[in-house]
Amino acid sequence: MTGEGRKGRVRVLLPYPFAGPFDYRAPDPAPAPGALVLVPLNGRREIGVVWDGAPDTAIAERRLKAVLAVLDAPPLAAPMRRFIDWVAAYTLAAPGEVLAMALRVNALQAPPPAMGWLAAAGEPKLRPTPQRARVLAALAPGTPLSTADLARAAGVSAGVVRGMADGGWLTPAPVPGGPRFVSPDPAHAPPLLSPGQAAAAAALRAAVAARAFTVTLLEGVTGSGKTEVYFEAIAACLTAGRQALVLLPEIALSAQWLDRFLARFGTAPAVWHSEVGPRQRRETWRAVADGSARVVVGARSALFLPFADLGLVVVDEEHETAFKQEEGVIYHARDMAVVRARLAEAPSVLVSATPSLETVANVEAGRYGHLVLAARHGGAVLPAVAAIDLRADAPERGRFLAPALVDAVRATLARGEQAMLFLNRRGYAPLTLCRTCGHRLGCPNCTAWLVEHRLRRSLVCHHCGHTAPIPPACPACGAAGSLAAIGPGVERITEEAASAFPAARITVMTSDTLIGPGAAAAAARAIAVGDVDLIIGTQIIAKGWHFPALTLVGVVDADLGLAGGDLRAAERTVQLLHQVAGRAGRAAAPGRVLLQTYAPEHPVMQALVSGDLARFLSQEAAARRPGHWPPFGRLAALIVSAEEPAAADALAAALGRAAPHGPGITVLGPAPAPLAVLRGWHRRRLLLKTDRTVAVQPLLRAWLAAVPVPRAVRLAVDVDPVSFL
DNA sequence: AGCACGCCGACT
DNA sequence: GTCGGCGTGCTC
Repeated sequence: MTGEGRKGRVRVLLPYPFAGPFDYRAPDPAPAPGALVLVPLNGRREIGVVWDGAPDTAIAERRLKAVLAVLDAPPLAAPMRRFIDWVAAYTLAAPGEVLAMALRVNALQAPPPAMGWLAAAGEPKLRPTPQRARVLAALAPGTPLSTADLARAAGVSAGVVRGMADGGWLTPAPVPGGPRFVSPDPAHAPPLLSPGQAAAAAALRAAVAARAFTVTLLEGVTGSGKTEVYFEAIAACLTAGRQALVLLPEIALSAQWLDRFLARFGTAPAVWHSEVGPRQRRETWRAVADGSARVVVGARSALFLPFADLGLVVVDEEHETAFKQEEGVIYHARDMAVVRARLAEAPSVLVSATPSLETVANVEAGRYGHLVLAARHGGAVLPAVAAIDLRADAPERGRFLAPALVDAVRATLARGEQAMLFLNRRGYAPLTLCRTCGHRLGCPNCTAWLVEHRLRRSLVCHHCGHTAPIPPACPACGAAGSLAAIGPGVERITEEAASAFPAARITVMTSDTLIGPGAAAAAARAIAVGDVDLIIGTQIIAKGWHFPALTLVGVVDADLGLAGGDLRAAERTVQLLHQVAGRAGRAAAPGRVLLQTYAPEHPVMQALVSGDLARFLSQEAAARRPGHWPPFGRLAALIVSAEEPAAADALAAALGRAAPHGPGITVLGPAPAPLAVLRGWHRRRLLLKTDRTVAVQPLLRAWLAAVPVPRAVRLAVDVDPVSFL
């Protein structure tokens, strides 16, 4: 054994779905676990991360390739590496797939020097003008300014600067990075808290100061000031010198949220979601990794940012199903946030007005702490909720608003207050039917009806995006003028409202009318300043908005979410409608909520009318406990899909034959998925249900190992599914 | 995930 | 006789 030639090996995790890390020959000062390295892979150069654990002795020395370079980037901290391993093990994804989510940044490229301009030394070829003189005056020697900054400083257009650069008056120079991420100031504007808020804030501050893993449910009715309370936890985290992460379910509400953060801390947090551009992503990633970004607010993917010293994780609206990632690595960001906090030895806070049954069960079992804000902040009272029985008080034929709701809206508008109509259905009508032959217009790629979008003059599939013009005649029987729009969408409600309230200024808020996050903020501003009388929208209007003059909320179809009949349909409907209801009466004037329903006696409607959500949740718990349904048991779904139905059936059947069995284990299926065809892929499902005491991952691993998956078939594993489509 | 190798159809 | 289809296999 020659001592010199036998350098050490390192394990390197690569962002690809391999079973585990690969071994490489280590450079002389061997990089420590967490270091980002450049390695050869199959003739290419790839970025990987030095991983923990013993190298794989089965790989022959001669097959090893050497690490090419250790990158000049902050390393992935140990808790982050443990988190990646944990998520991979839990979701049955390859560790490299999880790492890929953490490296979705072009970290390879050297810290990108933003380019700016300095005054050139040589003789200018261009004629001097007053504008050009101002540009030169705005430049200090040795301090390059970007084109935009220079133009702003000189009070000229960017064109003048570019012209001078082309003419040789300016010379390019890299702009020094500077502290782009200023720390929010915990002492900037401390709030005046009610006694209840102050007590909750003190508890959270103590949890942050303890630097230990805890989970706390922060529960409070809409408008009770939960955000201000967890802001105090963030302030404590900043004071302690650690980083804080806040997960929000959607970027739509970030505008008002960011305003509040800015008012409290004087500085914006780092923001992370899919629409952040590549440069900003790279800078944010580095700033999170080197610790200079102190507070990050983001969508679920922010969980995979490489925090250097994470001291607090907050999940706002923890009950939201938007936290469930349904593609690629399938995970629930709320649950993974708790794991992230545990591995970072940091407290986590789950925030909701309508906590999920999962979280409530954890509180009742004593695993989670519980802080409750009982009252609305600033003296506002909760809205009065009433049901409109559509069987007794039916809308006119071809209409969808009951007379009682129309009267209530009219009276509200007459008082100069704002009203809102909520219908969680985009487009004009969810179904188009031929009155002659009964043919229904369906999507060619999916098991779904096409939704008429009258504004776009088209029929749209909400699952695959397929779009077709509205045909003049029935495609099945050829009858002309026989197609009828069945049922309402928001566009149809808008049409009805425009005729019922001709003087009202109406704004429609859906993902079709609000393109980009700026649009939602602009619409919200117009509503807040009173430029709007009647707001009509889908679930986008349910979230977090604060409209002081809004006093009436009408729910057009309160039964809508109950139709699917899946495990959580009732729970989700209560959460969504409670959230919508919470938009009403947030200031001095009391709010009122009317639910249009065919089933006013349904427990969901009873819960909303009585406001006794705790009782509803305990009924739900009682219904789920005996069958070992979550959270009193575990679920995992296998989704088989293939372009050829026979190929999907074959694998589904093979999985069915190899299904695990034993005490406390049930396998349901295989069965066609409710969305049996999606984007042209035929789908089959199997569902594994176990008692809480059964560990599902080993079961799943053994199951999958026994059944080879042909290349033409895809098999997705969804541990803890929330959607059953 | 990429990318190369490998075995069967319509073109210069 | 070749260019090229994407099925199978490998990457430390």
